Amino acid sequence: MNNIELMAKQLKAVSDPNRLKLLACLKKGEVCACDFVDVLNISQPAVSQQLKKLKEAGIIVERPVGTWKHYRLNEMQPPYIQAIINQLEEISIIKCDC
Amino acid sequence: MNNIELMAKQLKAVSDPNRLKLLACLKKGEVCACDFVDVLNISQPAVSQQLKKLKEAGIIVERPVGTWKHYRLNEMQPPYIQAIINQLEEISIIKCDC
DNA sequence: CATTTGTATAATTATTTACTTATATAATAT
DNA sequence: ATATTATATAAGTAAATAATTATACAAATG
Repeated sequence: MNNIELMAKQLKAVSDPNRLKLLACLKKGEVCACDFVDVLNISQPAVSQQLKKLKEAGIIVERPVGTWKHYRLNEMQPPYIQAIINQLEEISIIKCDC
Repeated sequence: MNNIELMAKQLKAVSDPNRLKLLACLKKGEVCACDFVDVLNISQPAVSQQLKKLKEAGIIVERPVGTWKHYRLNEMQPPYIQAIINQLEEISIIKCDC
């Protein structure tokens, strides 16, 4: 995959309202996967699939915590992805007890 | 359309290899539509449709020159779009005589 | 005015996308 | 071991995408 195709893939990963919202939730730090269902108002499998796309693009990182999966932004982002994250307004989430 | 949806729309406009190549061609300045067919190696209508998407997202600007259409980057871009443009390597095009 | 030339639109098609519901997997608790 | 709970995967579907070919439009030329 050349540079342009790689860029296109990463940009495709963030060119969706639900995935941008996931990133906006993660600006404050690590979030449990279960908390995203209420924010996006889509089914649990749909959330899981969207998180997978961000993860495969290298934009977010997963951390297993017992039965749960916690997600956070990758600390190193290409500048054009970082610029997108910077632009997003933080979304406050109601944390579950996990 | 809220902020996130607007962002998603603009990002979707640039999350395609052919459209990123169009932007890479425009980094040096205005280009005639006819020159893009050879660069992308797709049909003329396909080029026209891709240019339309970038134009509708406000990323490029069109200027009629007789029978021709010239395109250039919009001078004002949101920072996250500018960061993408900055990242692109310029593509040199063979200019037609229009 | 008719022809040529550059571009846009229409119609079609194959592929991708983003959900859904149903089911499987994995870790914890009983 | 069984049940519970969080997450992932599978299968299916509707909508969007990105190309194609055919056709229309618009400006310049003879």
